[in-house]
Amino acid sequence: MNNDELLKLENQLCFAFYSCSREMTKLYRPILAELGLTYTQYITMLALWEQDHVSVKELGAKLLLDSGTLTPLLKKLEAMGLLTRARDKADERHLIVRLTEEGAALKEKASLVPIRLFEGTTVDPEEIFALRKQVQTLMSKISDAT
Amino acid sequence: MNNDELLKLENQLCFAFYSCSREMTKLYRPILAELGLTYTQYITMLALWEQDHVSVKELGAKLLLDSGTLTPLLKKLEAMGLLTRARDKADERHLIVRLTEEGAALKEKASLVPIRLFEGTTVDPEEIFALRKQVQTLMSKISDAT
DNA sequence: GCTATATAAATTGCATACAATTTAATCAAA
DNA sequence: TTTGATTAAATTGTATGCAATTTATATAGC
Repeated sequence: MNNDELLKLENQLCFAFYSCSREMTKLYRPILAELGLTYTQYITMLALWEQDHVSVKELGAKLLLDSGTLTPLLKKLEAMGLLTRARDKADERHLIVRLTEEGAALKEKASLVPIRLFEGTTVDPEEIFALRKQVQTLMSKISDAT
Repeated sequence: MNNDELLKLENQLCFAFYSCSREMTKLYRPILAELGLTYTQYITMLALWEQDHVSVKELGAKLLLDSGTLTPLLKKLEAMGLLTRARDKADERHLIVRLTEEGAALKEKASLVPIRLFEGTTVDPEEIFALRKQVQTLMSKISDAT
């Protein structure tokens, strides 16, 4: 590939991911709005529904986000009544996040989100599964390097 | 797939894209820093190296960004001396972006970026090509819906 | 020509991302 | 055990994204 080809926007894998990620977020937006959540708030809740009672550090490791992003996000979710934030008695450096009853209950409603997401599109479930696997493989190769 | 499986973070295609996109941006960061560019500034320059002398509207269509994001970004690149912004004489509503000599010249240096990106990783060029195609296919299916 | 409509940027406000620094708490080594 | 290093969150500052509104310009009907 020559220089011009190499630098074309449409030949950049990163741009494909970057733009696809944002388009998918747009697909989520109206659906998540019914739950009163933004996309980042949603994946944070997904992580907590999977494992409750975790520190900001652990949550950050799952979501690949640091305290700079998580602290204000968690404060917002706390203000919304979906979770509580409290220091770990055993080690006051850790802040433990716990779902409230309301936060745990929201999972019920949320279970419809993945089903509704690709309604109205021609996206094939098999395609989603295969693609996700490949992206995750790439991710791990990239993470190894950084 | 049951409810629990359906809502697991690792089963979300969106999260795979979202996290992979951000990890790739982290790969770019040190390389682009040598050019004095952020990732968004870089893809904007890619678009301009491909086609100079475009309106904010046209640029936004390529990058899938609106004036809310582009206006401050372009002002920054203008301040850096890489481009100029001027109203179209024929239609003052349009603001035309043009590369400066310096901006055009930066393409030379930038041509090394895609080559250096996956150095130090085990990512296969064939893999990149195939994956990009699939992501772009998905993108178009999603765009059709929105 | 005059006005209603449409269009393009810019602006405003809110929600991320993330590097770098600060603060508070814990651990470790002499 | 005392102090230097380490760790976890929070904070600060900068750069996006994007919805909604505003401003300026152009166009379409009449």
